Amino acid sequence: MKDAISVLRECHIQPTPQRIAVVDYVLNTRAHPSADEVLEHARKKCPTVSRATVYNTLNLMVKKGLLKTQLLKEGTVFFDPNMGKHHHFIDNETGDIYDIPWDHLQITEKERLKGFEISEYQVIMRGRRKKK
Amino acid sequence: MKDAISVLRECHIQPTPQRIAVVDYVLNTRAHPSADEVLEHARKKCPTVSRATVYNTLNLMVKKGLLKTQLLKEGTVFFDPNMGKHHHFIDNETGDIYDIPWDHLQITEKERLKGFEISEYQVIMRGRRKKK
DNA sequence: TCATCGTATTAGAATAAGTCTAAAATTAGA
DNA sequence: TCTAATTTTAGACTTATTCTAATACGATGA
Ligand SMILES: [Mn+2]
Ligand SMILES: [Mn+2]
Ligand SMILES: [Zn+2]
Ligand SMILES: [Zn+2]
Repeated sequence: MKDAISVLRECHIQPTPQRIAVVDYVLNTRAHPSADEVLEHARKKCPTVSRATVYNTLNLMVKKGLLKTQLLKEGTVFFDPNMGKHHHFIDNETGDIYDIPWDHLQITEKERLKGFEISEYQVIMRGRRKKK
Repeated sequence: MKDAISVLRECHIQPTPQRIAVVDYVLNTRAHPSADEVLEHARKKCPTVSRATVYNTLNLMVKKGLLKTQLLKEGTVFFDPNMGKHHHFIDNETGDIYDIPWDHLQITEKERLKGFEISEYQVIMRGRRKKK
């Protein structure tokens, strides 16, 4: 459970009630919320927060290295508080997004990828989560 | 070099001049064009084709299994005529998208991904193409 | 305590990708 | 050639996101 105020202070971002509400939700979820989902949750703690401030705060957090964006579905960006390397699985039926731990897969370069300087990569998997 | 008219006939899609222009470009490129890029190229062969028809045709091609959509950059969908399994590399500086052959990487499940029924997956890599 | 000034927030306008609509054009078939 | 079905089209609409410019806030120092 990360403390929003401390995190903001450490990043030299003024902790306003709006930012606290955003950070408190988005850094303490294991989901991959869209901006609209963040807005919805942040309003529980700070009912007046605006959409613009949510976008401002999320974009600032990405710039400060507190969040990553993920392109997993058409039409919206998802914000990911899990900053460690990991892969993703998307359930095609429910739309649910799951984190797959980095060490559960091993990627080996069988043919040298000459000319490509890879700075990051991940595996994106789609399918369905087996019901229990 | 695929023949647009034959491809359309095989898929039971009426080959109109507009569709021929779209198919002729998108099935014979190794790029990953956006709808707007397809429109631009299709207009060279059929100058009157509309944006709506380009979208209609591309979506129809996806439904018929002639194209796949790829989510590789924020804000736009890219259409991929390479229907075989492959991975992608995106040059962060130029935005260029490269296909990486399937057998150049080997993905091994080190930890069994219990409960996930994977129907498709790919590795998405980002970085920069080395000059030269 | 108050005034000041830079920072933050806001509503709503603007943008841009993509879809929808309904009228006009084209096509296939009798 | 006539007709009905299919296709195309311009432009309206939707939706995610960014921009704008006016307002509110808040730390600071007199
Ligand atoms: Mn592609
Ligand atoms: Mn958009
Ligand atoms: Zn994640
Ligand atoms: Zn490809």
